[in-house]
Amino acid sequence: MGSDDLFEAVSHPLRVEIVKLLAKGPRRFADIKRELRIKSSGLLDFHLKKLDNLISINKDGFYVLNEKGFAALQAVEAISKYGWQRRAFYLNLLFLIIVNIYVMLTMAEWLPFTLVVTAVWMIFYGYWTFVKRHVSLKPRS
Amino acid sequence: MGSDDLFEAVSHPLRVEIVKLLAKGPRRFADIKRELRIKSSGLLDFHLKKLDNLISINKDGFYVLNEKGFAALQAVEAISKYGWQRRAFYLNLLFLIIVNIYVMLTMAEWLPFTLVVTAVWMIFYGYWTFVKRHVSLKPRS
DNA sequence: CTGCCAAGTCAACAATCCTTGACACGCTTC
DNA sequence: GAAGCGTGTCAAGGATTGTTGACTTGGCAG
Repeated sequence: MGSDDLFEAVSHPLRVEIVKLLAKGPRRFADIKRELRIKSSGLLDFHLKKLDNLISINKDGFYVLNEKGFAALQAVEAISKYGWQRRAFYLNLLFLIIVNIYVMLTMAEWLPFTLVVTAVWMIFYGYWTFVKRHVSLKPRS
Repeated sequence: MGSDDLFEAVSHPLRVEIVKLLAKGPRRFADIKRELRIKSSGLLDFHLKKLDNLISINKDGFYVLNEKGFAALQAVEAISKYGWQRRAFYLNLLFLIIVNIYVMLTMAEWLPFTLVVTAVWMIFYGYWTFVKRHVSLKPRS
């Protein structure tokens, strides 16, 4: 999958919006124009032409994302999900602490086992999050 | 994570190459210039300035990807991996067929169980691949 | 001191991008 | 048949981008 022209295609905010909109379902020209509050037909025409190889027109004349368009959508979503990876890690950590406290209070004999299992899990998950995916501990860089 | 300016940053082939290169490790100006065979310093300067908020300069004066840069890298990788999802599905299917044949030939009494488990797995995996991620069955659209 | 390299900066210019606004053509509805 | 909507196309022009090549500044080697 050539990433060069694909990024160029979604390198304008409006085109990202169009891709996101078409991911929800097929739309006609005027639907896109209305839903994204675009005043000029020429403007929409210009950007649709830029998105040429990410979208297709189906048999009813609706614009739809093609496979390359969905690939672009995954790239867009990868970025918006990126900021959540650190938060997901902390939520996971919190959850496992609660589990351990619960085990300690109700079935204390299982605590060593639970502790080891959750610790191993957090080590693997932490490695994957912070080393492999380069998420940093500080919220701002 | 604002995806707009991020896509704009990697909307040029050379800038994608720079991000991929810096993902391998810190580089100095002349390193990038040499490794990507860029003739003009001005050209590299121009594109590095465009990548301004994806990269930082560390204490040794090396260019490095910052967190936003790694987010961009994930987007780039999401696209290059996209073409493999269908192939991965077929490889998985092939593997499960082989497993079933093996089970049939060596421990035939387990076949109904294996068949059900692998079928359920393929249904879930297929749903995730083709419906949720919009990978199409035809190689070309 | 002289020359060379690293690490840029800057001016200039062509190419392209983005946007507007005008226009076209077909279909429906009053 | 006139008005209005849907689905565009096109020309013009300012803004931005991409590229080159000349220039600068500082460090180091001979």
